[in-house]
Amino acid sequence: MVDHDKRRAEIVRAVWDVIGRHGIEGATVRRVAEHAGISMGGLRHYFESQHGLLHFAALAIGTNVSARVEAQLHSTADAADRASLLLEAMLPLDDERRGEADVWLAFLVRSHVDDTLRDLRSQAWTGTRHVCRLAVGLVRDVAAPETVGGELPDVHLEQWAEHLHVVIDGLTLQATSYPDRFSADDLRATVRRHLSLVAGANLAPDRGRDSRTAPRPAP
Amino acid sequence: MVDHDKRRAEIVRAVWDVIGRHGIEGATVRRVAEHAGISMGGLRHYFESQHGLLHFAALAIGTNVSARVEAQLHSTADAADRASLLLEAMLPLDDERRGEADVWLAFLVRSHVDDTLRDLRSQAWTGTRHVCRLAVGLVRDVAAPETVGGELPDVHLEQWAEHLHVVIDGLTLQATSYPDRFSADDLRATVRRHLSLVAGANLAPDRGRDSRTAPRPAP
DNA sequence: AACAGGACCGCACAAGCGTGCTATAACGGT
DNA sequence: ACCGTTATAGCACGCTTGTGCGGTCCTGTT
Repeated sequence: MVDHDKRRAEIVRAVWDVIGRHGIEGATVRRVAEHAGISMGGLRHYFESQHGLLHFAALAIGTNVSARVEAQLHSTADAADRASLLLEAMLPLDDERRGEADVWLAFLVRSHVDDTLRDLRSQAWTGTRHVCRLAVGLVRDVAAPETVGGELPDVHLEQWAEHLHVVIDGLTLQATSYPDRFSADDLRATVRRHLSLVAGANLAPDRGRDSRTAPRPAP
Repeated sequence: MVDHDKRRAEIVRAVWDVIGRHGIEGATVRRVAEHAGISMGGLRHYFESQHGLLHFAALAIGTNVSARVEAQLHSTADAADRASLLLEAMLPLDDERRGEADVWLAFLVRSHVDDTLRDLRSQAWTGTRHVCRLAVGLVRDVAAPETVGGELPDVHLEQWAEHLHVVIDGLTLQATSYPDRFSADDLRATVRRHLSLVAGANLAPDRGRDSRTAPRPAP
């Protein structure tokens, strides 16, 4: 009769919209139902509790990001570009993904208080760290760990992966908090700048692609 | 009769504790009152609305951090150490400050949705950026901007301030989300590593103070 | 044609919320 | 000793919340 999974995806989308507009505490069953164009009872046919609904919505974000990363993994670009694209896949480069990151941050903060989200948080950390290790492996032409959680063969390289991880999280936080100050080009340029640091600082610090050299007035 | 400001500070402390334990949506008037050891009516003598209470509690965090930074500003340490100490003043180095950062993150995320917190957020960004500029000025022995909001004399230096800012935010986010993975020494070592990058990479990447290099397996 | 069950609806209820309000102590100045 | 002010208390009201539950269509199978 009705594609169950598709309907659930639509509802999850409504959850994201509502959280983006009203915060996670504003994601009430009534509001989500209204935003999804169904009734409270209808909503409860797909999610039997508010908690289950929010949990599923949080999980779906991870799936989204993973899919983007996976797509870049099999790219045919050269190593340096592939490293950039991998990291950029995790950054909020447009409004759509800014909203996504916003909702993710909301869940991350809530996970500090809601233990049922702890696994999600820990898993996200491991996943992000893995992508950073892949990026380091690419720029330094070193064998990257095959399994998620595996480390790079050198402590020093691990430190660079940590470096990238911090930058990714910092950029995500800033880009969602101050969207006007961080254009997609800004983010991309910053990522490439840091990757050139990882590569060994024997490249030029930036390749003239940096749009920040034309300073925009703060809104 | 009673020191009004002191009492307010005690209540604000209770707000932080409650938010740390139950999240910002769990900071109900009843719960805060109970945690502060007073009644609902008593609480309302110091804060006439829940919104005012939370707003004041958020503001107080900024005051806390500013005080720590200010203390380091007039330190007698040499330039490089002073830069480190300035940045470290904004990081969650112990449980106390981890809780503080946690609450701050909660308010930051809420500010995405609550416009009455927008000024606070924007002000925090400007303040943090200023400290980063001071740090860059110290390590590069360049005149730092005297006024908050003033920029460094070189676009390239501005980029390094931006670099530090992203690292500070990234570290704050990670240290509060995954406290077990980031000891105070880890954070300090990371800050110093980045400062040596800012200094021009003509220093050793680390000075052997990095606790993570300890368990190095034989290659 | 009959019908079982999926899809959806919306009322009802208890719980919890912020806040307006009045009541009651305790204190300081006179 | 008196009294206004201050500090604290807690009840009451209207509102919102999540969810249990009974109801109504609609559709695919028999």
